[in-house]
Amino acid sequence: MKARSPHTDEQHLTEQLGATGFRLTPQRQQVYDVLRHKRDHPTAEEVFIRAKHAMPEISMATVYNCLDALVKCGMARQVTVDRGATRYCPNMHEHGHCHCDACGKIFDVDIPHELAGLTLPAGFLARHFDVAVHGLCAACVAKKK
Amino acid sequence: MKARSPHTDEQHLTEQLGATGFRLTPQRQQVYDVLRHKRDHPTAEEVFIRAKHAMPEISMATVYNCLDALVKCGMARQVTVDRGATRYCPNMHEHGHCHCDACGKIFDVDIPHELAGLTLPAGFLARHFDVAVHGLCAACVAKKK
DNA sequence: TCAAGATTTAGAATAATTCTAAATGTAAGA
DNA sequence: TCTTACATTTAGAATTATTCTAAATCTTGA
Repeated sequence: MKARSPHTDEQHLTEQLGATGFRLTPQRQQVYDVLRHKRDHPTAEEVFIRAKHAMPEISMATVYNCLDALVKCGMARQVTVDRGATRYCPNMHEHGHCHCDACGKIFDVDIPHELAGLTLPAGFLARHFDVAVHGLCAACVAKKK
Repeated sequence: MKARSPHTDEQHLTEQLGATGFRLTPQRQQVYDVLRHKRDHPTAEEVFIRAKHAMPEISMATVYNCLDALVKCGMARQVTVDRGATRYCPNMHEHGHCHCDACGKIFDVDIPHELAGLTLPAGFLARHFDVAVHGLCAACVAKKK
């Protein structure tokens, strides 16, 4: 997680948005800041609640719109580990998610390149791998004892 | 996909349901038959429509109840490849899913054992791997040309 | 300055799923 | 066999997450 200067950050966001035909707006900046600030894979509703602290006027519809723009321009990813609300993640590296079924915590995990060795149906053109590991995190394993 | 005699099948279903405290009912049998008959990962609604042909009185709530019982007793799995309705799959082998983003078709794929080599957070106890490959199936790649 | 178009907003609409409560079915014991 | 307890089914209401709609506001470039 390299620190980037705020200036470069904003510039990068503007570029990415711009390249996909979107503008940088205060709301989009704010939503992106929320994602970067606490990388715990929040749902749209959690993003909404956090964004409201700095920007009380923001609406839920705008949060959805902003998250959608961020996903489309390649600054965030949607994460689906369970039924229930979609979660968002600003980590754009190829990675998977480890989900604790007891407490709901989500951890990013690297996915091994061997995965590319999957035998796919003939002619299938793979573009993205979604890997979710379900189980119990260390804390919850300990609790069960 | 080994053929099993209908008798053994029903027996197996009864046992599995029973072991989890469920009974075999005509509706659960029917829903399971639908899953086994056409293994195209139908949604609850698709299962409902198909089940109605043989059992016109069956209700949506019952289909959800039956699918839930089948999942709980280990006779079916939920599959989540995209937002939108949960899909169901009677293939209980450890396997992943390959999803064509253009036509929506879903293919079962074996997942390599190397996946077990994922570096998980310390102490994490993995119980299940969910692998979804997104891309384009051969037919849709051809169409794009 | 103005027009075109992008964005935000509140609230309505939709989709998928779960919940509720009443009716029905089933199994086990008196 | 009768009864009681409990499981199951059913229709419809409720809930949740998300998308849509239409009006208001903002931005940008001519």
